[in-house]
Amino acid sequence: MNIGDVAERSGLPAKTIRYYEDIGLVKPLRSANGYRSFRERDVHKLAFLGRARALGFSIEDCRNLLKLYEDDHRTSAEVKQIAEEHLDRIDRKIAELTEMRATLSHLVDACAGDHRPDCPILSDLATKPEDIALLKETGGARKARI
Amino acid sequence: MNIGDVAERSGLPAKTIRYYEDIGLVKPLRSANGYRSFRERDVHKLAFLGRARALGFSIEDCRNLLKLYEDDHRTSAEVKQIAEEHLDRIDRKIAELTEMRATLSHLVDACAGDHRPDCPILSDLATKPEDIALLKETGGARKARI
DNA sequence: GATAAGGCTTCCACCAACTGGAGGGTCAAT
DNA sequence: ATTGACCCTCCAGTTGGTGGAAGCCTTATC
Repeated sequence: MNIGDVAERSGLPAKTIRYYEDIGLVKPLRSANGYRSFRERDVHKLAFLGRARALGFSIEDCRNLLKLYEDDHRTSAEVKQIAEEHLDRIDRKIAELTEMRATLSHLVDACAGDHRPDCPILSDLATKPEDIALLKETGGARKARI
Repeated sequence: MNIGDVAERSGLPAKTIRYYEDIGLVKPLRSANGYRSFRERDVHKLAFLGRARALGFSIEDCRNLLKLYEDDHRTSAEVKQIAEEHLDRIDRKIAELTEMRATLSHLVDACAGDHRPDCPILSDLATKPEDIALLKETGGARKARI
């Protein structure tokens, strides 16, 4: 099967499939004309990858999950550990975003959003570094990135 | 002021400050020896950037916020719009992560996590793309199947 | 005067996970 | 023979930095 059909069947863009071959996640055969020739198990693997990525697993996690998937002697404990670590990462990310959201929505609510220049959002952002240092010392947390 | 002091005062790594100069967010002067020479307003700007980044604003948002901050004729509506758009992005991200979390935690709960190879997590990831398409079409709840 | 430590400089490379595009070969049908 | 839809490789760019090498500058110490 050519890459176009595989793309359609797996739901992944052809570019992504080529990329996954590049980094060694799939190893399709090659036809005489140089085209990639995918077997059923390649398509299956790619669908697996697509689903794992959709759940937010990193490529490295995917690589490990795929290895376990193909290993008859795996234990479900190994799989579960990867999933639980990922779940933790998701939880931390959600917590981080939720905190951002809280601060930001507080600022947005306080902003008139009219023709005047006075703006609590800018005032907050302009908090002097000394003040931030003060907040840091006293345990005020100011760190988080999307 | 040299970059080391500015790093300490603004809370940003020196590397990041150089990067911000690279992309035109700050324009420190230069001393005779070639060292960057930061004025108070540069430090202030950098602190502003650090705070905006901590709230998850993109660099482009930061650039615009900074421009508004320095514009006496800005309206708070302009600022609020940027903030609200960002808030929406955060909300979408939280929703996305929350959905991932739900699916994944179901799977984790269903997994024995023992020495046996049977694993609902892998089974789910291995769901054939055709089945996913089918479930989509019929509105079937694939999570219930587990 | 030599030298060592620390701070500063530039530049290049790298991270994740792709995505876009250029330039060109292949295939099926008209 | 020529279109048009595929396919190929390779290079560059994305976001927001971070790490490291090679090499000045400054200050202190011996």
